[in-house]
Amino acid sequence: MKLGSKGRYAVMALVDLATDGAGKPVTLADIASRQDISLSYLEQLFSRLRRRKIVMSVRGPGGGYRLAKAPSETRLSDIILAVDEPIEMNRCAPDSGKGCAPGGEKCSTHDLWDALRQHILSFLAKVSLEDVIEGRAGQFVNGADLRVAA
Amino acid sequence: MKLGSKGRYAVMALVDLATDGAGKPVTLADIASRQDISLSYLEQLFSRLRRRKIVMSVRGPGGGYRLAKAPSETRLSDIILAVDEPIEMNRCAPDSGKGCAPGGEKCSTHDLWDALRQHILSFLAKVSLEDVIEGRAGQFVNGADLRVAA
DNA sequence: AAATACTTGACTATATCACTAGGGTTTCTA
DNA sequence: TAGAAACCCTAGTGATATAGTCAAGTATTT
Repeated sequence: MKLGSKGRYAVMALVDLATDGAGKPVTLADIASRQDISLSYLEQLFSRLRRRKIVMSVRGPGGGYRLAKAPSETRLSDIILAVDEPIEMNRCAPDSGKGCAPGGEKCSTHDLWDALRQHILSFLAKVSLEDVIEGRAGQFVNGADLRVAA
Repeated sequence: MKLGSKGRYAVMALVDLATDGAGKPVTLADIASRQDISLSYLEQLFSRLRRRKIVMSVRGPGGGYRLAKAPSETRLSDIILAVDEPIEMNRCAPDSGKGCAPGGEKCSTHDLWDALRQHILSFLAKVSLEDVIEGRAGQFVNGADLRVAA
């Protein structure tokens, strides 16, 4: 179970973008060199982020990217879902008529995976970019007292 | 972000095993046909589950597998971690001296991914096999009120 | 001894991911 | 009105991991 680098890079880049502060748009080239991410790859990510209205772009010389909303208004779930493929825990094809068990029935573990998915999404929805910048992400862990060996 | 089929199959198989009930050991062939999973594949999974003391095996004719502990004592985190590769959110190589940012430093999002990982593990650690069988998994979702569009 | 059933390891094909390449479009500045 | 800066888009590619198969071996009971 793992998170791809798309989501990781996107959050890193947006933290960079938010931190840079000043009114001027930030160029991808700057972010690319600061975060050590390929420029072309960043362009792909920002293309999706722009379509989802998470950042806005300014074209032409002197242009670049800017956050579309305040860091406190930008939720991690928006970012991750924009660049990563949907978070999925099963193959049950919920929309097509096909169920997970043979015969179109719901398999006995279906609700479980759904619950896990909701649990993850609810975490990401509660954490904002600002929280990450301020180092407050840990506060949102549910059950931090219960540490589990990997 | 997705969970592989190893973890999914393992939980399905163990639910089957626990449901079957009776004192007799259950053969993998039975589970394979009931759950429509390849026998050879199941063998690989159960080999790992046995090493982690989640199930116990009985050899010879009439043999099969049995849960090592009561369903209420078997945590999902044990199952998933036994068959799936470790749950990882970053590549930061925490043990080797190498950090995630160039220069061996901790990247600004490091704590975030760590928090996400803990959040997921704490969910899985709280849910037992019995909870899944009884359909109680949903109760453990943190923030179920906050539904997020995929 | 023979049947049953677990155990192990090697192997393969397919899919996804991470990343690159390269050309195009808009807009500012001189 | 160039031309450069910067965003925009589409394809393609190599490595890695996953899902699943095959086949031979070992232990245990009847």
